[in-house]
Amino acid sequence: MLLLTIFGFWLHRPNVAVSTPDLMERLLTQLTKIHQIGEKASNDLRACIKQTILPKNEMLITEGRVCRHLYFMEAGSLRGFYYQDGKEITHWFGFENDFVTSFYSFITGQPSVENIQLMDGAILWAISKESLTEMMDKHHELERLVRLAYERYYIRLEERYVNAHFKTAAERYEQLVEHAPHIIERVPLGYIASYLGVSQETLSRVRSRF
Amino acid sequence: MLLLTIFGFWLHRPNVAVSTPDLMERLLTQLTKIHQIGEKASNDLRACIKQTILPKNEMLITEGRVCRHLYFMEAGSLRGFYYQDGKEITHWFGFENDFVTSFYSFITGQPSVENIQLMDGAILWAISKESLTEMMDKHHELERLVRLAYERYYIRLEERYVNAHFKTAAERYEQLVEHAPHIIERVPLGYIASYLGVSQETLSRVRSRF
DNA sequence: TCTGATTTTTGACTATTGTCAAAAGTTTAG
DNA sequence: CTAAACTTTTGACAATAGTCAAAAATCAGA
Repeated sequence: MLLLTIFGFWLHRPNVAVSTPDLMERLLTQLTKIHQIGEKASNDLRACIKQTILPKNEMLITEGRVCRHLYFMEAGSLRGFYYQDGKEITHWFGFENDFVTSFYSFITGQPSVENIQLMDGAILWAISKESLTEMMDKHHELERLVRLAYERYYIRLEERYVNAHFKTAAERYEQLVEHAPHIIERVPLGYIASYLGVSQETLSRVRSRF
Repeated sequence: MLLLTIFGFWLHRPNVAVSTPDLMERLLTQLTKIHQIGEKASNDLRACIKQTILPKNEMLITEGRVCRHLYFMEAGSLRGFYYQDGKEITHWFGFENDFVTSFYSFITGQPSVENIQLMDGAILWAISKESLTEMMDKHHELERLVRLAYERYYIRLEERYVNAHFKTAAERYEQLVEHAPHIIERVPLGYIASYLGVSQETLSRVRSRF
């Protein structure tokens, strides 16, 4: 079953060679943009990061289960959602070059309260919490890298919080069109509406009057 | 309460840094709850943390200016707000034992987009960004402490984001009553309404029907 | 303690958004 | 290429929240 789905995934990306180690370079390049790390740390990292390939619609993380890995997205798109009164609420999206996990679960070790589902086939690089902790123990510079990454993600979330909470649906949609057109292009309207906190009908009307 | 009484006395001597080193113990105790640190690191920290005392209504941070310090709140309460169409939008509160700063400005070095104002007189402990960076360079364990603190604050913000965005005003108010009654008790209704993203009148009505 | 200032509540009305249902448009798989 | 499945748009109406104005309650300083 896994083989078939991997194959299905390849069909849509015939020029992506899946198991060549040089692909991890993209992750390492991305890390370098956050903080420069030495040969030794980067080699140690390579040894404990594993590639994961998942097909469209697959669940990466499921509510109620503990999430023990942090993922880097090489390619693909996904969404985080949870259930409220039986309805799915999509609260964030992930794309290429994003680090993703069910953060609450990953950090606390408690069962995840959210689901993460692929919206496209994806190439991910995974590191376990144990390995990451070990890496940070061993290399101060990796602890720093993670600290700096947290700062970036915190600022992003803070901005998201303010926009979500204190702007109208129309403003939020325009913001999205300007700052994150890739979301508009690649994500079904229903998910975007949920993400913006309005009904799909309202979003459709907002959009129709530009 | 003892602290408040003592503090009422200080209110008449704002900006006078009282040299009471034993009070810093509260900060160090709080740090210990996040991550245990050694004598050397904790002594180095002591040397670069300064007490700041501010009276009610004073601005700790003003929009447009770069925020170069991180503060620990020994006592008092404050709010972060910004202007939207000439109106103040209060988006967070700080209380005893909280770490506060204009995070975006502190991290990026860009001018602050928010204001932070005391709602009560406060005792704060300040560390400059330069000192903090130096401390983290010197002590891996302090870098870890900060990394762990970020994790906590990220999770808090994530929860705040989901509540703010996907729950009704009534639900958010009840949540506040349950999870943060100190906010209800110590903060004027107008600020709470702004924080919850509803008009003061609506909040008053929500509250009147329990 | 009293008075003026501030904060909170209430009322009437308006604007915005949600819901349900159906039509139109788009994708996907055989 | 076509039919079925899914996504997006439109319409009618209901529910929710916002605005403005004024009254009531509370607080703070003289």
